[in-house]
Amino acid sequence: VAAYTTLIRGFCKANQMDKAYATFRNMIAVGNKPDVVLYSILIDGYCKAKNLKAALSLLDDMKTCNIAANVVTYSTLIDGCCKAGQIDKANILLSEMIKAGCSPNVVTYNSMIDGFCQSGATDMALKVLAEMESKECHPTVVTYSSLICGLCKAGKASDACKLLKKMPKSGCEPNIITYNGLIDGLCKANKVDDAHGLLDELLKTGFTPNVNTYSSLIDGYCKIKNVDLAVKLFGGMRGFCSPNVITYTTLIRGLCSSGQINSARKMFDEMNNAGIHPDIYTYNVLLKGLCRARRSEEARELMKSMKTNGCKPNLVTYNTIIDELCKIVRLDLAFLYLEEMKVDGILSDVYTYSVLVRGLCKGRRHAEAKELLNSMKTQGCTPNVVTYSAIIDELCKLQELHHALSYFEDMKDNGCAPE
RNA sequence: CGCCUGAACACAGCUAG
Repeated sequence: VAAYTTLIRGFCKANQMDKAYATFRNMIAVGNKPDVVLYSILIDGYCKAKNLKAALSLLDDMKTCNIAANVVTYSTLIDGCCKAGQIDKANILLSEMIKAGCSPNVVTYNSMIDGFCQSGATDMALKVLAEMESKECHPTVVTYSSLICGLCKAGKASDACKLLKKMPKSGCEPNIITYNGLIDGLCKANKVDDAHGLLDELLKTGFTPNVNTYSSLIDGYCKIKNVDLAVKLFGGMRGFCSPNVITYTTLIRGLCSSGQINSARKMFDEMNNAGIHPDIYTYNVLLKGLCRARRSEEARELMKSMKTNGCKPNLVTYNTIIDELCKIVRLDLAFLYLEEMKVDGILSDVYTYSVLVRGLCKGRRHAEAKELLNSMKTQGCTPNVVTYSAIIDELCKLQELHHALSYFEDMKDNGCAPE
């Protein structure tokens, strides 16, 4: 069992859940009994592969085999639910584990706190903290880091600072992740200057920032349209660390969105020369930049070159190019890419359909637009307020108000709130 | 009865009105 466990853990870490599971079945077939640790490893693998269903069904498996799930098993699943945005499910599991006589520990609570923070429910996260304290379950640096980051992102920087000050009293020292979370949280709340000021203060105390620290700040400055400062930071980070693919991609996006496509292309070349390989995000960012600048031909060239460089277009790639082609009303090409994406085995999502609906409207192909809206539902893709708005806008322009209204009703019937 | 071993938690980048 030990050897199988090692092997299976390897497959899980490599994101090869099919092989992990096949090995698992195989070991059972030859007469070995899996234990709670092995189940927990597999459950964690499925959670990280975003396959909650499979993870949950393993828990059921355990019950039928009379293998008791322990606090790690439950915590793993709870964390998986939280990361998938299913906090309700996480809460259900939490009650279930308590009912099963298994007490949550600090990791369990940390996962819940992080889940609430990620969804912006910092009040709920703080309630969990209070609950921990009342149960003498001592928060750790992880607890505080999650909360501090979440509070900043929610615009509650002063609460975050209070917690930061409270940490030493609880016997925890903030570490680089705590500070990076704080800096990133401030950036995401558009308080980029505060974040930068904080870094300067920390530097005076001997803090050594890393590439995440700088990537957060560079992204922050790009998003508040201060690309010059972003570029300056990019130059200034060298004393501490080197930019990586994320740093480059962030800056390329900033350059693109301030209209500096040529500088963006230079950055792209520079990173290649530095031996840092662009990944799918990098290509998507540059593709979007070219599209926004209406350089559609170059965009289509980029689609080709990414493939030759071994980077497969993904859903975002196709959505980006299809959107551009719809905007310039080259629906023929848009549908060509739609076909190509099907061939690649990529399923359209609500973005794909929404841009196509709008494109069809723009091309005066209203009947097809309506058809597409209907067919997306049968494909298992639920239209959202953006999709409906595309159709409703168009019908209003055509002065077909009662048709527009009927879509409006349809939208509400589908549980989609108007804005 | 004690000890030891394998599993879980916090930080940065991409798409539509």
